[in-house]
Amino acid sequence: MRKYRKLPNNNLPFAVGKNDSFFAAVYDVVRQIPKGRVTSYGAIGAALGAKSSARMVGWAMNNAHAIIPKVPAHRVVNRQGLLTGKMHFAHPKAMQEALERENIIVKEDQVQDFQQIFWDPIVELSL
DNA sequence: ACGCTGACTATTA
DNA sequence: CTAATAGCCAGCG
Repeated sequence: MRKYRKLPNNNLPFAVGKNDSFFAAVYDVVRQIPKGRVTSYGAIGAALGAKSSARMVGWAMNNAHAIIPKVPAHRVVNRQGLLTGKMHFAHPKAMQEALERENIIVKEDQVQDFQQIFWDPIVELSL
């Protein structure tokens, strides 16, 4: 964690390799999520070529608060559209409120019309 | 080096 | 619906 507390190259393009650029790549994708849209950890992992490493994506989000350009982590939910990471925000309600400010309806931690607003980085970024 | 943990996901019961 | 299992892999004590 501390190792990545301050990424030397958080605006690095897609350089998923040996160094910590995996995180940078994750943040890069997340920052490209349009307002009013959401994506999943697995989708991001898949876009980075590590589709089985959704946990790493979630782990990367844990560091997101320390990243320079703000990372809209609230637009990243799990595969079912559930706000599983809301407790990691300043306040448990912060995530839902942030989403609702973007016209995303959230009910009982579940993003409504999830399929419609789902933003697939593989498709949208033509990966 | 080892075992545990986790903002995940898929499958099975 | 819940629970258990099994992959997953970087960090940490």
